[in-house]
Amino acid sequence: MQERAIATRYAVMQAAAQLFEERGYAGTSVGDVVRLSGHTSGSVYFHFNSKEGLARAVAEAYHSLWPELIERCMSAPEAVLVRTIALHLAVADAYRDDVLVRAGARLWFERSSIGTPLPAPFAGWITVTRGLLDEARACGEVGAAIDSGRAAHLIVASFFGTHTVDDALGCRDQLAGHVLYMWRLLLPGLGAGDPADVLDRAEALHTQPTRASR
Amino acid sequence: MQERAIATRYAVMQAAAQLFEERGYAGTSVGDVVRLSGHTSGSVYFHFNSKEGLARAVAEAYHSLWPELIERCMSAPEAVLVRTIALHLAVADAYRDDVLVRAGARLWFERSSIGTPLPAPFAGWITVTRGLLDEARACGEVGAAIDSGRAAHLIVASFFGTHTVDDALGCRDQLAGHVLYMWRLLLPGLGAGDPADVLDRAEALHTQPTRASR
Amino acid sequence: MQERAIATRYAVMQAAAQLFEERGYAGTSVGDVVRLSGHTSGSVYFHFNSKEGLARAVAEAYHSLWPELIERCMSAPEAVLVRTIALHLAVADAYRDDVLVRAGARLWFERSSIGTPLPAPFAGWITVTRGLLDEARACGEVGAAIDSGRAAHLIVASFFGTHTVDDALGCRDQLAGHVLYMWRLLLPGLGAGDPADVLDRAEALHTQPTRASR
Amino acid sequence: MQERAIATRYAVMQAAAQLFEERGYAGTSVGDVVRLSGHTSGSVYFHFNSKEGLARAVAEAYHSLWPELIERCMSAPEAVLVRTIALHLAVADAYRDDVLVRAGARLWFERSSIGTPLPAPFAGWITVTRGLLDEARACGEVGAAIDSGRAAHLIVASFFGTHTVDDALGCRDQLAGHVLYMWRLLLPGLGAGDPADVLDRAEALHTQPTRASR
DNA sequence: ACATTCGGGACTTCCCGTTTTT
DNA sequence: AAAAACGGGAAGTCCCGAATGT
Repeated sequence: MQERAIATRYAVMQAAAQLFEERGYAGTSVGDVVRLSGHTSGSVYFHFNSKEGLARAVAEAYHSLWPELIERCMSAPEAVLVRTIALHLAVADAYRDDVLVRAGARLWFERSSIGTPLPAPFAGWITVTRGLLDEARACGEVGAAIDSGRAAHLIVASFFGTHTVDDALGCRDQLAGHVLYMWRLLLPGLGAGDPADVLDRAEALHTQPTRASR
Repeated sequence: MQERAIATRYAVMQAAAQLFEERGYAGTSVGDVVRLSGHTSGSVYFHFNSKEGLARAVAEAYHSLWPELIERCMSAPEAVLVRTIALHLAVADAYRDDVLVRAGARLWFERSSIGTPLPAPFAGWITVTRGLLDEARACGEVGAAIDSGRAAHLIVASFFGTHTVDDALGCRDQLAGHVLYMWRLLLPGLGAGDPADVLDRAEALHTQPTRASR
Repeated sequence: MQERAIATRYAVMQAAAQLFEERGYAGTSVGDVVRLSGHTSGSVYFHFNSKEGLARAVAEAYHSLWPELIERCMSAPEAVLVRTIALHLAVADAYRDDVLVRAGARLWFERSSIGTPLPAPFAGWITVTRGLLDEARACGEVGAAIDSGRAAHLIVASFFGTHTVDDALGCRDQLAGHVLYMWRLLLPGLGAGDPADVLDRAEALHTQPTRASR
Repeated sequence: MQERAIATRYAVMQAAAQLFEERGYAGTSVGDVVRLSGHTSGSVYFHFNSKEGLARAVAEAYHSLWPELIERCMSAPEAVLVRTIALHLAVADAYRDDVLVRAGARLWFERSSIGTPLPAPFAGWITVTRGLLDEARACGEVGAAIDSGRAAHLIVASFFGTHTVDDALGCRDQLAGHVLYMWRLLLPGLGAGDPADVLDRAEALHTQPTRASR
């Protein structure tokens, strides 16, 4: 692929992401994307084949973000719970800063309107979280009686609910704070140790991620 | 308004709600509504003026549901926390059983696609919840140190997140169970008394609402 | 017909005339007429049956105006040419003051868009004018060599052309002046006597019509 | 613009002109134009953006016709008055032969129904005619006392009135004759020399335009 | 290989003139 | 005579392929 082609593809996708986030899939026309990106419809169809392809591209870019992020957060030498919370904070940052992330999230909500089967994100996150909880329980970081499946479900739901509500109320900048508060209220119920300590360490881990962040 | 008109209006709105829930606002055409409702486009535009008017009508019907429900749940002779949880269970039931509720919720997510300003549901719920938490704190049902504003925010977010996730994963019938589990994990963090007891009483209150339910 | 019915009919027709004049037949909707008249669509359909009926009514009212006007102008004890010019001035006044006249004129231009065959106005006027010219020639008021058919055609065309152009240029109040000037330039060509004298007498006759004007 | 595009644009415009002439602006639907032109709505909207754009295009084509025509007629080595009359004959021919001209004229009458401000044709013609009259007066071709402004107004009005009336009465083929007759009756009033001579020369000039007509 | 111009229709929102019901 | 319902278009947009450059 030529350099110009890459730039075109990127610009179009970025424009699409922005519009999908604002207006949803059905509410966005390819013409809108064409206009905003400054390219032409022929160009768009060359790179993405169809409107659906555009959505697919955004969704894929969205999904391909997580593995790397998870890897980065989980490799730190800290307690499982602490690393989990730090991961949440990282996701919250991504959500706050990256249109692509918000667009991907919205597209997923509207997956029924789109033709293609999009990969299920909640399911993935719940599985990951469940694994972390199991690990934490093995380490004694959470109570032995915790039902990791249900708890993972709840945690993911609360986490995404917080995103949604903050988004809706226009306080996306408070997202990280709200996520921390969520954990503060949940930790006792999970039978974890001193919440304040866990949260502090998570925050510390997050502000200075692994070693080298970009 | 004539009886026939009322019936028509209702049927059209119900059809619209169903389609809005399934396909979203932008993904639904007025023609679809016309087809599903079995009426004619003239009729639809007579009653609702525009597609937007249709959405507005659904949203308003959605909002006008809560005051009555809240009143019904809150009049019971029980602890505030118990009544609050019972209210959550009632809302979960409504969400499970009533297309209009799910449509209203989805429309609100997509409010930016719709022209008219829809009333903010989350804000209302947060305010109500905050009031209940204040009351509970005054009664000693939750810890004195609780920040009712932040806690209310979190509770509402978790609650709606649970709806969203269950909806997405196709397990709407488990919604009530997930809501109860959410409270089970939250109650310790809120400094409430024995969680099991509170939850049992809430469930009891919910299954036999006031005295006379419809 | 009841008094109220007559008033309704009149009001609706007046509203229709106004709108037809402004926007033309196809550009006016029955709804517009309903709105402007302040009555209801049922009422309109009761009195006029259809949009076409509305146009027909306006056109008929327009046509029924002329016989009386012609009779009034022509009964004066003056030279034929003078009376003819006075008639033109009277028509010009009617055009200036009466929406119905302008509406009728416009409807006639658009007769092809309307279904019903409207009576031909130009033809009628040309016939009348031709008769007057024949009479004038017999009296020696115009040259013996005048081709009354062609001249009548030209006079009517110029007359209506002046209406149209003045209308278009927004100088409807100068219409009478332009009509007089038209005759001033035409009279020599028609072999008439002193133009100034004829025009003065026509103007005098017009400003004090027969005896009793309203 | 590609060759095919030019052909398409032209065909659509021609179809639009024909329909506008027959049914007026409001009476013509874009669908009619699509049908008659044999193209598709996508094509029409690609080239003209809107129904209004279609009307604008026709009106502009109409207006762009005159400068060339005027130039051609006025460059002949003849008396001003003769050239003016020859110009009128040329316009009459154009009106008889070219739908686009008739459509342009009708659209202008209906300009209030169209959204865009169409350029004023009468005003232009009056100005041109006035200039010619001034010139003619300077050459002694018309009387010194002539008010060129009022006379120009009258001439243009009569000219267009003749078009309208002939059109209405279905005798468009007699238009040239009527125009000549109009001048025959007007020339004496303008204080011109022998009318018969002037008219003969005008007709001669017209039938053999400059040298090379297409 | 990449980009653009042009064209194709189906579809969307909404209004229109009209009839039917109350 | 007012309220309600009816369908058939109206204008205009949408997604996309095909033709046409660079």
